[in-house]
Amino acid sequence: MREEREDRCGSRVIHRDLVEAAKDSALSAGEREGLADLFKALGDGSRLQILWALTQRELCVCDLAAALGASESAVSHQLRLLRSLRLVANRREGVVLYYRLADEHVARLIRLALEHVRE
Amino acid sequence: MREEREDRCGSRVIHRDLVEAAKDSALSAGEREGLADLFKALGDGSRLQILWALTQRELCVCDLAAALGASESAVSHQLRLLRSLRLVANRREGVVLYYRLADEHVARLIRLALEHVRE
DNA sequence: TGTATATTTGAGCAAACATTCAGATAGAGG
DNA sequence: CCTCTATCTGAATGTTTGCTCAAATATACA
Repeated sequence: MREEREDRCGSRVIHRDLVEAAKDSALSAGEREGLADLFKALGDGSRLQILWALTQRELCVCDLAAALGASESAVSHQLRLLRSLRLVANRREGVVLYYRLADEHVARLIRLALEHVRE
Repeated sequence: MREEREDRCGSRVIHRDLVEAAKDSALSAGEREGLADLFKALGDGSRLQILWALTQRELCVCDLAAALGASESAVSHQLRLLRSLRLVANRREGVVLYYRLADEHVARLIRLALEHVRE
C-alpha cells in the first residue's frame, strides 16, 4: 500500500500520482483569490443581513442601518466592500443613495447555502 | 418623498415601512450564524484548495499538504475546522486518514460561485 | 515492548477584520 | 453663500484568524 512513497525536500507524499492529478486540476491563483474574496464577503453576519435585505428590494443606507440595528458608518463601510467586489450597485436620488444587488448570483448563492444550513 | 421620517433614539429612518418589511423577512439569528460560518469556511484560499481537491477524490492529509504546498499541520488545522462544520468527513485506513466531502452542497456552492467569479 | 509513521493538538504570534468615533463630502433648498 | 441631511472616509482599537513550532496521539509492525 506504500509503493509510491517519496521523501525529498521534507514534503512527504503517499500517493504521488494523486498529488499530481490534484495539482493539475487545482484552481488557478486568480480563481482562488476571486472565490475567497467572494466567500469572505458573504462570511459576515452584517453583510449577510444587508445582502439578504437587498434580495427583496433596494434600500438606502440609513434604512439598512435601521433594519440591521447597526450604525450607518458600519453599514457604509460594509457597502463599500460589497461595492468594490461588484456585489451591490447604487443609484442616487438627491442626497439619498439606494443600494441593490448587482446581479442574481449572490442571491442564488445565499439561497443554496441556506438549504445546507437548514440541513 | 419624506413623509415617513422618524428620528427618535438616534436611529434615522427614511422609509419606515420598508424597514419594518426588511426586519420581518430578516434571517433568523441561527440562519445568519450558520450561513456566516459556512461562507467563512469557504472564504480562505487554503480551504478552497482543499475542498476543490476533494471534489475530485478523497485524499489523505499529507497528499493534500503536498498538493497545496502547505505544511501538514496547517492542513490538519483547516481540516479540523471543516470537519467541525461537517463539510468534510474522513475514513481511517491504518495510520492514514482519507478525507472526502461530506455531501454535495459544498461542491455545488463552489461551482456556482466560480460562475460568478468567471463573470 | 519499542520504534516509526501519519496525524492531531495547543500555545504563541503577526496579519486581517469589523466597528466606533470624529471629521470630511456632496446634493437640496433657503 | 450657508445650512441641513445622507453618506463617506481614515485612524484607532479590540477581536478573529491562519500559520508555525514543538510536543502529544494513534496505529502498524518488528
